[in-house]
Amino acid sequence: MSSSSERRKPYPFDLIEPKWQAYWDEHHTFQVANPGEPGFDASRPKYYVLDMFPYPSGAGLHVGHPEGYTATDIVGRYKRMCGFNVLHPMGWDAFGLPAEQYAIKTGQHPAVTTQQNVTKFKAQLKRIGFAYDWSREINTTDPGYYRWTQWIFLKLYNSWLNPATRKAEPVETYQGDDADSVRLAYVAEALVNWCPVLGTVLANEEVIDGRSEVGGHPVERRPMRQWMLRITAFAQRLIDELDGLDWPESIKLLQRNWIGRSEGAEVRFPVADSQSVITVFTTRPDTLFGATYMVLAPEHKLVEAITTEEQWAAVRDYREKTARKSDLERTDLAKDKSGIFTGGYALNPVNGERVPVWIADYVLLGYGTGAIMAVPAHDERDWEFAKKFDLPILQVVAQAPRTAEFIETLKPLEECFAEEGFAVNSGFLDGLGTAQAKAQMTAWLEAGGKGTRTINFKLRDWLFSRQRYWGEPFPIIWENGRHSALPESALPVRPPEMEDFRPTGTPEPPLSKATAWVRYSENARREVNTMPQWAGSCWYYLRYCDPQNDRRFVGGEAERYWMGGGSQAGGAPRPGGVDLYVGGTEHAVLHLLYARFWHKVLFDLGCVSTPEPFQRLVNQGIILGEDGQKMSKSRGNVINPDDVIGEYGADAFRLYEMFMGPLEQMKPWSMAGVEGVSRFLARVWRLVMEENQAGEWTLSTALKDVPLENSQKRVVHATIKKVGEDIEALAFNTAISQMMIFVKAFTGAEVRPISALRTLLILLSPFSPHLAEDLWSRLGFQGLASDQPWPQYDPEALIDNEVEIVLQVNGKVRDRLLLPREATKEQIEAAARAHPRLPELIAGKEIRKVVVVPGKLVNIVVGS
RNA sequence: GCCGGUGUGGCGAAAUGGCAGACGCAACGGACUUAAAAUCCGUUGGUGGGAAACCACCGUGCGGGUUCGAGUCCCGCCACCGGCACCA
Repeated sequence: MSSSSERRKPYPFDLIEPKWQAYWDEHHTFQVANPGEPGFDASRPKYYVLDMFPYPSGAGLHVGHPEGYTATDIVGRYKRMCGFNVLHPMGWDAFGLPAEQYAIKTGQHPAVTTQQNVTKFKAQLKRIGFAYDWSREINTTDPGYYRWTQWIFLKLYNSWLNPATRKAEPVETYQGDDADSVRLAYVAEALVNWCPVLGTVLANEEVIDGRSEVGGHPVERRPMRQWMLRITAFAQRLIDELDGLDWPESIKLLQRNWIGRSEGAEVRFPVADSQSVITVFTTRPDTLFGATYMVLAPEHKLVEAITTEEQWAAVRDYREKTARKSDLERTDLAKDKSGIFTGGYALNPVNGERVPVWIADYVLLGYGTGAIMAVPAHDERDWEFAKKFDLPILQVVAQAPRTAEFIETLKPLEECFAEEGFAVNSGFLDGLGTAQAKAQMTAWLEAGGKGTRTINFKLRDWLFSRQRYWGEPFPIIWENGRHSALPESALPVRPPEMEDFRPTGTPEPPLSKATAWVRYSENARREVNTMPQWAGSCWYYLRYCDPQNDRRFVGGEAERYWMGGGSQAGGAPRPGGVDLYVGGTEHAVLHLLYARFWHKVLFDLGCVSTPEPFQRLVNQGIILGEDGQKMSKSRGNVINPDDVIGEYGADAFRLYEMFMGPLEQMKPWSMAGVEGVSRFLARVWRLVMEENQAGEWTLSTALKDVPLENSQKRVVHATIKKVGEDIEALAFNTAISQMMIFVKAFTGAEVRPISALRTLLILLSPFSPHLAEDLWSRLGFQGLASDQPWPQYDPEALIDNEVEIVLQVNGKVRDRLLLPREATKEQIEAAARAHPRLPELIAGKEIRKVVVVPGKLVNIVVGS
């Protein structure tokens, strides 16, 4: 390794790469104009290709970033050459915990470290030669940017979801008397995820197995007053509108499961000897006759009212124990059910039976109504609980209808039966199949005012405030315990300059220490929470369309052009939105869900022109270390892009990342593999250049302006076809294979036709743009390789006059026949029957059938 | 437990139901060289046969099935990876 840096470079990538990067920069080669701007070409269709912008950490780029970025860069460059106006921007998701934590550790202001990190990241990206339009660079921590993040928050604050129109509307259209209760951004006292180590609350999506996604610190539940966004109002649309998206099914499924729609009914159980009513949610109203007890979440409001005097001490004790448990412990102990009888009873609305009411931590306050009817015969959890506490189990669903087996199935259940079946012991439902029984019971409940058909979602409203310094302040003030919005003219609300922005160690946010800032007026105080990191990334793709606009978050015309759908010149109708979005799968239920939610609100309010932001989504796979393990500092298997580029060049780095395997697949790094593609690029170089006696590179004397031979023509056109099709399909590895075949075909040739090389350089330029550009100019071609129109292939040139037909006997390959390509089925069969080795191959057996696939094969089927 | 995804040479991987292993790495052999590196040419799934060009059999996680023909489609398993996880 030490001598390798002194090793002679296979071609002078160290000279040509900086040269062309500087050239593209100076000439703004990849800048693209907006409608109405000079240089805008309205005749071209648009293509918006987007990367998930990085969080600029102090560690710099890792090899995972450029994997997706190279893929989009290839597509963007290719689409540009195909005649599209391509929007391919980059920016920085720069608010967030790590910057703040680093700042606290080093004593520097996060704005300073963020700026340093951005500078570093940008230099690293430029060194890879990405065709970004850097004039559109954005940074979420820039006041000119977060001003509009705050503006969108005000839109949320000032809107509600009108149930009549099922759309977000200005809150003025709300007729009720408490507008604060319907706003899409609201304050609520809720059980939230409090992380003492980080000193902040976290969204559900940021908590994994009871620990913080950032840092892995324990998270506990506590009730706190926080800002929430009413994402649940959009739950159904967030599910429904996934259908039209060209996303991986697995990501759609993750979102659907996270939103967690379930259909059922709310059923009201009167509490015995009381005015109270316990409302439960169930997906199995058909099992109501089998409800033999009830369970409330320990924190449920009615617990105090229901619990009898004798049971009160035990119940209080249980509640306290539960409260102390973190979510982590609560799930860890999931196997063993626990609970306490309240001493109270409720009445089953379907038959008036008294059922005991328990509390248990397996019932969660946050889902449904926080209370259940327990049907132990037909629910695993209830079964377990009933077994443990010896509660009655009554079968109300049989596995078979009323037939001979019917009696059989009514033997006492030996295990829980949670499937669908046929109602038994259920009065007016008896004999009905589960689906019908559900419908019947729901109708009966509704008719008697005892229940309602209901749809429930697992999705919770989005906890949107954080107790941090390094985030967007809310444009909100408090006066006499009431919140109100600042006017748009007050934006941006900048965070105060603070010496000490450490967390206070209590739920009190650090901004509260900036007393002068907090004091807005004699009576009003500023909101001291800040927004979560996701805020900035919820709409950044919109800002790229018009990043300098200081009157609007994005200009209408720019938004309609880049994000718009409708029909495009000469093409099929397009659904609109970002045309291609590439990034990691880790944002499946975070950024990708939040951004869709914001986008829908903006759409309803008429601020954007499409209901969905990202039409086509592709997840790149994780790159593992050479040892096949996840890259990590502790394993010592981290590959640093800078090292690779230093040794092999950016073109080889790009090409290798694409050659490793399918984009979406997880795959291990291999330095030997980098070396392989580097050799390929050197071969391309030597197709054009040769070394003279003095060791200088000069144009190769084998280059001649001669026409292509037929076989050469075939490989050239096959390569044009395959590379173009493979880029469209994001199958970069096979595109590169084909270019390798191309190069091999010309490497040995004594005379190398210049026209073939010209084509190769165009095809190669999206992948390894520096080399392509350099050889292009050395060959004296006009303009830039990057600006050339993508070549068309000639289908005629692909066809050989003679084709090889495989001769099979009973499906096994026995020989090959060389036949004219226009040979008919009959002629192929005749040729096969005339094959000299045929008698030997069929060993005297009778020919039963002959299958001919013209141009491919002939299969002779013989009897046994 | 539930839901996804993936299993092909020594390794990364190719293959509209039609020649399994393209392309690359590694390995081996040759050319060039005083020598090495670099470069170029060639061999390379396994087993068996042949002096040889070649021939035969086996082979895409495992077991069945559909088909003239299956890595590819269907049914049943196994292993690994990822997500969710008391969601009523």
